[in-house]
Amino acid sequence: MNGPQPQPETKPITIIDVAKLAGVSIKTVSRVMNREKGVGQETRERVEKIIQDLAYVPNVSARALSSHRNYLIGFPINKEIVHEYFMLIQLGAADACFRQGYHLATESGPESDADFDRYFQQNFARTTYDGVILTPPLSDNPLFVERLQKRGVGVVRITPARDFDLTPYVSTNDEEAGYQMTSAICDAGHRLIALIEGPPDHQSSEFRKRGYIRALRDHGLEPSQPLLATGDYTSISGFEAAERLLAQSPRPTAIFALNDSMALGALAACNKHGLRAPEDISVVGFDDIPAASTCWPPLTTVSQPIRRMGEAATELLIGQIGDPGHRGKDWSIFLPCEIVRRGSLGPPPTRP
Amino acid sequence: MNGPQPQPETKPITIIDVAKLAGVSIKTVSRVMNREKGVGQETRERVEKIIQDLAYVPNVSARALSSHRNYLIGFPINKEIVHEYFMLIQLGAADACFRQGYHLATESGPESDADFDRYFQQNFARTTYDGVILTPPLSDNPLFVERLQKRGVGVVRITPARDFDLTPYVSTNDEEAGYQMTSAICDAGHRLIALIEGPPDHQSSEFRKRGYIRALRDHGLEPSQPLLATGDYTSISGFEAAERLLAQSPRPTAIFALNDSMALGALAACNKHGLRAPEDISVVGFDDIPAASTCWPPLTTVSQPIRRMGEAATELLIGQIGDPGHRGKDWSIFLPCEIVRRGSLGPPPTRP
DNA sequence: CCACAATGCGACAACGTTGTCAATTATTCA
DNA sequence: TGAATAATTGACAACGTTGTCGCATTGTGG
Repeated sequence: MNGPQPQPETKPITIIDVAKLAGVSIKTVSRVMNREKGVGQETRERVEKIIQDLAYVPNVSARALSSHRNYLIGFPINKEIVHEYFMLIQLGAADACFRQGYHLATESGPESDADFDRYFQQNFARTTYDGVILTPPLSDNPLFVERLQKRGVGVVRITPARDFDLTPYVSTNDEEAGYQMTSAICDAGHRLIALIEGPPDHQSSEFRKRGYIRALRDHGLEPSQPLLATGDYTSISGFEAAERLLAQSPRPTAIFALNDSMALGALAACNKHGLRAPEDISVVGFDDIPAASTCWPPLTTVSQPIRRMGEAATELLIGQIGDPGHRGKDWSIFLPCEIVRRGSLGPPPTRP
Repeated sequence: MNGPQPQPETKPITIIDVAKLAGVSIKTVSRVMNREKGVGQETRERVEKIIQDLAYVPNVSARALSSHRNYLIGFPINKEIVHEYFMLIQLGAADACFRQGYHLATESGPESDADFDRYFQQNFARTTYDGVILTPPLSDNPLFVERLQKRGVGVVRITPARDFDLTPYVSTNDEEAGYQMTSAICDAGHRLIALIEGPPDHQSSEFRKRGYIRALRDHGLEPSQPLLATGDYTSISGFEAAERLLAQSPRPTAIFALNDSMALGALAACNKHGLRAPEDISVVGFDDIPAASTCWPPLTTVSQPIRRMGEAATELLIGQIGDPGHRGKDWSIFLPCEIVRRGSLGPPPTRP
């Protein structure tokens, strides 16, 4: 046993083999492969059969070299914020890429704003990528986007917070989701519904809050200051915010944290005060992170179709690459969120 | 405002431009780029300077076509297990790839074992990747590995649990880390130290447990059955296991959960029973997931150098690609873990 | 029946790099 | 000094595909 001796791969089948067998020129095979017109029905079928039989797959590099495309899509990921969210985007994007014969190339994003020039120079000096998928916070860097576009690189953004005209983008309807979740809490019978906001500069938090307020009003409730607390999307901030809320009198019977991490923190705070969810108090979150389903009690939360967003973004991007400058009906795509009902939301306690 | 009209990219700089400016042949530039020998010191420096100045980056496709390499490394990710762990591996790998002029292509792995043949056929029918990085559970699929090797694709594995002779691999020393963490608990003064194991088929859990046992003995303690509970690496299983442990009498004064998710669950269980960490009971975990530092109290845990593992694996892989069949000193690399001390570990309560 | 367009197809260059091999120059050895 | 060898360099083909253009062949309107 002396380590693997990698076998030489069998000689690859090229377009020439197919052409010979079909008795046509390589150009005709190329036309068939690319679904170009200008090939007779009969010839097309004959060639297709041979392609099938030989299991011919065109050489990516040759194709790229010749057609001035690299069939490569870049996906910069942030070094600071490591989160499952990005993996799910990635999974969706990778699948969509694969279906279209592209590859999804992960690379680490810029270290910081200061690092930006170096980063751009190193990674985008040459047009390696046909397109790039940008997630927050990179989505909201118009400088980056414009530079990429200048190089002829396609750009699509996921949940941008500004400059909506800059590129096609994929987003969710945060306000609507905030509205629906709040409505669900109201419908369970609650009337004292506290909110834990995220950082003020996050658009997502802002939109979700708007939905909360609108839902309260629609259910005949008035938003009140004592029921509002602010965190920064971390678990510990949710814990602290909940502490403040629980100190109020009358105490809220439900807490809506605008992301799951804060909801988890809030849950811990409730535990600490001897309050059981959902019997004594209801706690709900937003995002449906993995921990939301494995924590105790499992969290009622809002699930974003993150993978589908990755897919949609990729499809948008590849469409744009094929037809640059075209601004079709699918300039932007909004995907709906969904409420996931688990154990942490129940009716308010009978004797508050 | 009518959407962006992508600018035509400026004409790319090719090897020919560099050659002209340096007054040498393109072949010489190629040699410099690839660090081949047979170029005079003076010439090399001159060419390097020009490459710098023009910010020349070779065309990936042309290079690939000509050299029968694709400069593409595959990274299959599991659709079922979405975890930050894989993102960190990826980040490390992406950086290492970039340094060597490779790209890291993410793709979604096989849906299931049954799906395997279809998956392999679709994604590896043609040699697209020069190499592949495998993470658990794919690391332990010798069939997959062997098939890849047969196609001449390089393979490197991360924390494999078996078949160590099959490919180069990167791993951590789980037993040692388990030993050190347990020692730390002992040194804090605890004598009743419970363990929450992971699933029995996970080697990582097995190794960590061995370290635990060895450390107990070295500190004059004997492992006992009532102090052992088994989970499955999920938060809820940690919660349940802790419930069982806390019901014991005498009650353990410290709980060592073999991953952070279970530790978080255990923490929730302690909260539920009115036990505060670290005053009443200590809880520690393993992995240092993001939630470990943001939960309350922040978790003392073991941090694996995950990013560095990704880097190391990539370097191993690229080395192997350049020199296939060679089994050097760096067949495998072990990277050390590190204990991260946070709030959840303290001395045992004075009156147990 | 002719001019002319449309269709179907092939020959060949181009894409930007590396591999091969030969040519030139510098160095070493007798 | 001359021959042998090593180091450095370049010319050119090759990689497998797509783009461009041109040539037959077929159909079409007058």
